[in-house]
Amino acid sequence: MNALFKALNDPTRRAILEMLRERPCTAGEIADAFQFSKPTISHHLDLLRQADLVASEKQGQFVLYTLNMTVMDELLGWLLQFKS
Amino acid sequence: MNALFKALNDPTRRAILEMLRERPCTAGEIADAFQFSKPTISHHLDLLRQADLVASEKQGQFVLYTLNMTVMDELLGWLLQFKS
DNA sequence: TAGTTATTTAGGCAAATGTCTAAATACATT
DNA sequence: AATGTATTTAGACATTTGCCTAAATAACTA
Repeated sequence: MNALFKALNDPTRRAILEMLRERPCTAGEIADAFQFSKPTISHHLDLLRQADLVASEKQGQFVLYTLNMTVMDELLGWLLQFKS
Repeated sequence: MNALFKALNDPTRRAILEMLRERPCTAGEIADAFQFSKPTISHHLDLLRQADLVASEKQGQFVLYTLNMTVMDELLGWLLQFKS
């Protein structure tokens, strides 16, 4: 839960999630979509992976990142606890 | 949205929200429920107020804090965007 | 008006965060 | 094997965060 909220607490990381909502993307594609350096984006992707919000898969020389929504269900459950 | 995620990115602040889910509490009651100093809790309450997650109302010499769920709906909406 | 209780503000400090550049690693191509 | 492309790791640096103590403010009570 901690890693999840930590990962979500950054506009760039949230934008990455929204980008991956459309389709899986390589690290390079993601980096190109932002004005930060590749290492910076790589670090953001690492935090998203730690929170289990994304999964990464090596495909040749590329690394493909995909959204993993299962952990968001946990957040959804936490949220709904307040709606009763 | 930034202030919201920032406010939620702390276990103490999330615990305060869960506490207020039961009933409104004064600043002192909230501070007593944790092992941190009163100024520290006051600061956490300030961040929760900035995110519009709680509202505060002066009642005599006490300050009563109440949960404000409307902003969580925004988060819920953001979350559900991924579920489709 | 003093004194007591409740809460916030101010200021300081160590740790965490987000960024960068430079270097390392991994794979592909020639 | 050497070079090029994709990505991550390492290390540095400024800013932000979360905590503290001390002091300030606000509101009761005697």
